[in-house]
Amino acid sequence: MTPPGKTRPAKKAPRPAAAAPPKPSAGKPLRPRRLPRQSRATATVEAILEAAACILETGGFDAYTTNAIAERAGASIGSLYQYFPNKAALTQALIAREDAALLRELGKLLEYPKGIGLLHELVRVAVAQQLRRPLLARLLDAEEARLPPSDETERLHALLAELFQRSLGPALLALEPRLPQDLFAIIRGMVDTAGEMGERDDQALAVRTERAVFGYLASFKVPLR
Amino acid sequence: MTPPGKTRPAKKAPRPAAAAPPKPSAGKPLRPRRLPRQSRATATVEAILEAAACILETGGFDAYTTNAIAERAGASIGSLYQYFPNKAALTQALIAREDAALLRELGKLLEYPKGIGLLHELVRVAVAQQLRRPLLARLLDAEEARLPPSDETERLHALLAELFQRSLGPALLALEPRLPQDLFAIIRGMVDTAGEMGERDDQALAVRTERAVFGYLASFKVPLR
DNA sequence: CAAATTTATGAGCAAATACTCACATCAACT
DNA sequence: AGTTGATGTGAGTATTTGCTCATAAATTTG
Repeated sequence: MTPPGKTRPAKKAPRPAAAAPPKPSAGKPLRPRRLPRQSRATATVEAILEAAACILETGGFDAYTTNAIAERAGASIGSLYQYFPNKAALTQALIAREDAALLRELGKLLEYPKGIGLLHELVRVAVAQQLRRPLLARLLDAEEARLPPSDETERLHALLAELFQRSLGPALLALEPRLPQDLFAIIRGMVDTAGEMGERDDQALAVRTERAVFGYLASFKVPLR
Repeated sequence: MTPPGKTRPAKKAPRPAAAAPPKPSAGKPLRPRRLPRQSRATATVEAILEAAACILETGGFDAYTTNAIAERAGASIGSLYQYFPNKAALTQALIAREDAALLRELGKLLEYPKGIGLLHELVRVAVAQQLRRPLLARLLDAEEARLPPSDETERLHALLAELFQRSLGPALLALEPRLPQDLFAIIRGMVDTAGEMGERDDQALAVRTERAVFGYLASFKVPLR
């Protein structure tokens, strides 16, 4: 996911529809894509998303083609395009899916009491999330940075800001406004790198990540509450 | 660049040559690609590499096509394929180019006296390098993680290990073998994220990155020399 | 049951892509 | 000047890619 803050513009327009003789019946200029209403439809959508994630993390962007995704999902290419208007939308849905998972986990922390203990929990959640599929997380992060922010992304930023506020209090944040960004960066850097190196021990990694996070905080010589 | 440590396997075979009638003269099964010998040739190669970097960082992997790269470089597609046997080789050359630049800068630090001052310099060099083209750095990092390690990469790892050894001494490293990896991860995470957020002030970022690095070190409660 | 709606299929199309090759141009040398 | 090899060119080729659409199957509804 993207760090809390602003984002960047999009890049490329989708390919225009192929030149074809006008249809006799259709009045709608652009058919709205279908939303899954039956259970098998949502199953198809999930299979497609999972296949996309799988292909991306094992084969990179080169292997990330719509036909390959549909095949891996055990669905037809037509089914894919019934739920995603184009390839970019699929990628965005993938990002939204990962964001939503993190959002869910972080949301639980809102019931946690304020204070520094909250930050410990925050680290653990972030580590666990990013370590689940490290390669996928990295690729999606890079892609997310070049896309307009989705609803999920925005909500995530807001939640993170709130949680940092509750963990650190306003004093520290006034002292260093970029503190959330930096803590986030430290966590992401540590976990991405660990994942890249094949590390799989959440516990050990979480301990070291906390060291880094709290070491950075301690450098401000401000008492944590 | 990749963090110091092991790497991952490659992925895809290049497309086989098009089915064609056997050439009358050629005895060599695969023509070796040309090395630039005249100055204009090296200029072409550099233009192609720069164009590739430019396209990758502004358009992502979608826009990263050989034809587009050649056009942006002001060269013909034929010229591109005279110096790079295929697209993957171009990407590897791009990575090697960035690694070489970092290698050059870090190499200078070998003349620096041992001790903690060296780590300060190391941070500054790494920050400057990664902040020069943050988006490009991130994309290449991600790609490098999925490629077999090049010579440049290996030399870079060796040099980094040596510099960390000189900065920290053996005691700390024995205490936490993953220290180099972690420090590297913190630096990369901070700088990548800052670049993603549009931060451009090397100085301020270097200060915060040092806080993070030395904060992590301080958490070990071992006196630094 | 039938009618209506949702879901799934996959051959196939236009465009794009990686890459080749026969040829033109340039530079260095005698 | 002429020879030689390095360099540059870009139309063209086989393949791939994103995506459509006519049609069929499954499910829900009346």
